[in-house]
Amino acid sequence: MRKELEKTYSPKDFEDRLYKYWEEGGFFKAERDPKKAPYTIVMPPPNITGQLHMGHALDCTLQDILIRFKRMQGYSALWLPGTDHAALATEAKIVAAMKEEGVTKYDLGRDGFMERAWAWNDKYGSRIKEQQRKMGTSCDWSRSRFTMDEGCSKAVQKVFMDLHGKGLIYRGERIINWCPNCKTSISDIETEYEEQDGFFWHINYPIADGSGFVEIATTRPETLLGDSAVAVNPKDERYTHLVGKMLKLPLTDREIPVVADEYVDIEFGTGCVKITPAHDPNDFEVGQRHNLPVIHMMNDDATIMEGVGGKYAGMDRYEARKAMVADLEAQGLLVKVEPHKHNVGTCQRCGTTVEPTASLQWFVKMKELAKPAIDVVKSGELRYVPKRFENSYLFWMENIRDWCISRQIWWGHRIPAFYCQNPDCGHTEITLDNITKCPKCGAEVKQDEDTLDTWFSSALWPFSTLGWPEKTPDYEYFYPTQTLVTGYDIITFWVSRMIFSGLEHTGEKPFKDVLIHGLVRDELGRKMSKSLGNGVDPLEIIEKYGADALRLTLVTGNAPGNDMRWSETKVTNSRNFANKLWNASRYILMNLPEDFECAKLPENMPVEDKWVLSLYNDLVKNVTANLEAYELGIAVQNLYDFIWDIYCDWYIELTKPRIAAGGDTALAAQNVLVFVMTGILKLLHPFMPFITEEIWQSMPQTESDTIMLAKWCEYDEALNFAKEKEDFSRVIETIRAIRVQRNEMNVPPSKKVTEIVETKFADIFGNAQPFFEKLAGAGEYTVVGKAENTDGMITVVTDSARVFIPMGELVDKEKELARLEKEKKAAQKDIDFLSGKLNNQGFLSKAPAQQIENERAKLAKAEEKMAKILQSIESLK
RNA sequence: GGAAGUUUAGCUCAGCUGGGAGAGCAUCUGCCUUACAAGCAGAGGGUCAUAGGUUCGAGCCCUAUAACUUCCACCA
Repeated sequence: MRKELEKTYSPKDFEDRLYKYWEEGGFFKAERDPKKAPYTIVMPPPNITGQLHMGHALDCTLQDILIRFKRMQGYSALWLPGTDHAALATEAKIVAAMKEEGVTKYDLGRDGFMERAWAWNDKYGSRIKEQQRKMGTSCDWSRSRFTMDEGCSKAVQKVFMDLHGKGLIYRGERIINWCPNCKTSISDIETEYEEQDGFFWHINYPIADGSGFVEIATTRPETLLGDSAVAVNPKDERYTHLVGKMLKLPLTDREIPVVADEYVDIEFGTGCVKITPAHDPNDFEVGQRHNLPVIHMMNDDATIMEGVGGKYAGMDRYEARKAMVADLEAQGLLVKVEPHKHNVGTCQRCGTTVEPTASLQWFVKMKELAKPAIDVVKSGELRYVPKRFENSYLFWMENIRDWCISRQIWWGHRIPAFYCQNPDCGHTEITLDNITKCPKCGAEVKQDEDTLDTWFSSALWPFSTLGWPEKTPDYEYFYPTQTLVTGYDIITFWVSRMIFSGLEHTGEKPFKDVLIHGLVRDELGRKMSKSLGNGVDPLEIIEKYGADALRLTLVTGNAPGNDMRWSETKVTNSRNFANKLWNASRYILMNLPEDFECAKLPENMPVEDKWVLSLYNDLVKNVTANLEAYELGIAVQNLYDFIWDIYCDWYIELTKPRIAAGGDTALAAQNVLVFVMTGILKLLHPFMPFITEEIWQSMPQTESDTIMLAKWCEYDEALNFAKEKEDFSRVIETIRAIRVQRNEMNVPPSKKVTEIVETKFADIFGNAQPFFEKLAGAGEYTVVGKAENTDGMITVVTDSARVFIPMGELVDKEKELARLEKEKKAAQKDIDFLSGKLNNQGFLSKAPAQQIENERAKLAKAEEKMAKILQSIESLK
């Protein structure tokens, strides 16, 4: 029994119900079917801190379109969902929440804190999944994963052990970016630089032998406490005599040497640079080259250290700066202060100015890992869509630095390193066992307090989620995956790391294509952000317009990789389109006979049926090709245009007189209507899953209970009626031309007029009588080979026909003549253009034959039209 | 400093391998025509940023310029 459609389109009434139907029906579940080819997408796991925002909504929509499309095409389509523990972001949130209660994580201790964090995960990890359901995501929830679940953790440990075994993981002292607020290291890509107004302090360092001063310039005078040298360029003749001499470091009782190093820019500042190896990456390298001591002078909260700090110890870095500058001035060592703009690194999470600090951290050696990851993209085996994103990927990969993977936080995968507490032994054991005694000396060991960078686990996502390192059936069948869909903002963070990790650990690229999308910006083009409060909540939009309208909005008019601007009127358009489809379906259903079973194309179809079937057939080809090419915006445009402009505005209107007439012609129309509609629903289903399902279930079809599992449409040569397509477009063109004239002459649609059609296409126009009556306001309608006695009539000219309409008192001969003269001019312009082209030897000899053919056909039409215009002008004179 | 992107109708944007400039919204005109006023039928509106070049032919390819955006690197 078919379901009735409600009179008005109200997505709220069925979207949740249908999602439940799909989920309970198990239609999202991917089976390992050896007879089918797998198609796998792993979902970029959202943070457990998060709730669904427009970025997720876009991400979800694109992936769901692809997966539904492939599923219908007959692939065993797996879309694997999950969540990310998002180490830093989550821990920061939990710590903030605890602060409200007046509790710090140190109060709770490591175990207590972890308990809270897991509770947090239970609470928020599931919330986002509920929101994704609202979007209609057809992912396989039974395979849902979490970056810190048992399997993913095993994969992380295995990778750590393997990389360590290969010598690719090491512990070393490096300058890292330290956030004094989060009290952890942050990676380079988590550091954001902003231009700040600062100062350049010129300070005199006295030469130890009393022979004068060396003037250095610095933006950070407080780091003076950690200076271990002053460097000059070896080619800088101003200072050659100083190299090797000792300087008195102001405000301290230390002496430091002058060293020569290429790093110093002769032109910049004074040409003398103070070297602070513990607090500047470049200085650190200079220090290594010259064996300078690394003098730490700051605590992890950016206060000055006891011991080196002297009277400044305990002061905050900025406080100390002030005090020290004042003291230098008092001692007459401050030469001058210049305003200076410079870039300052800030923590992406909290905005605090980061402190570059030398610190013992764990690193992954990247050079070796990067190489195959570069090759696989360069060779085209792994493809970015659009291609331009390969540039930034390759640039990053080719200039890669070692990856600092340790983080001084608790929420995450703890580093499996155990340090022997016996200072004479000092052994470090890397092991997955929970050891308490040093295997070398038997003394106590302590595990590293740090955890791994969150991207360390998400880098393994495409295979850890499928069971790797076990060779599980899922892993064997679904890996490597096909398409990864994500925003360009995390190419370096995530995509690149998945690529080298996949290649290194599984020996295969983790996916074939990377589909990159842009950002959803607000109406003014700004990023949507919490701080600006300009974010639009997808759930509110769904509540108001339905998930289908939101989904359609997010793919309409957008090319891959481009940002899009949000506006609610776009959603309104999408909803209107859904409404259009809804009503078109209602029209079909309400006109179907009780006993109508299933669409079967009749033997003998009139020209308009063949016309619409041909266009539908083209649509199938185009939509499929565009989906294959990830041109989702174009695919949806194809659908929109066909459904609205062809199917609704023309074909449905054309069926009205036929259905009213009843009999065979009505039945044929009904069959074609249903046939094309079921096809449209399938083609549109990936984009708008809910409405298409709701309509599908009320359509007379026997293919499948759910449209989700219906078979994707295929181009069918038998539906390609080139002649009818061409023929019927003549009718449409003529009807349009009549409408223009009626409109210009202010003839109301209700007024029926006589139309005499003079044409050589007697059969086409002869059969089109009901259409002219319905769509062009024809009262009496005759088709003739040669019209006579046309005085007092206006003439509508197309290249297929002349239509004479007696307009009585409305017709002004002069005006009519003027109008035709204007048309003649336009037609002449066409002819000139086309014949100019066809008289051009260069064009004739070099253009492809098909092109020349096209131009000839166009010219022929233009000339036909011209002949008709001339004829009309002649008869008016 | 390096790189990428953008520049097309009043607004937001499409325009796939070069072959007479498109959509939606907005504006204007006329319509409640039994699927739909969340609609129907029409109209107006563009030197495709600028200047060169390649080509029979350029919005599309090449070079330069300008403006805006983003990413990367960060000079004390």
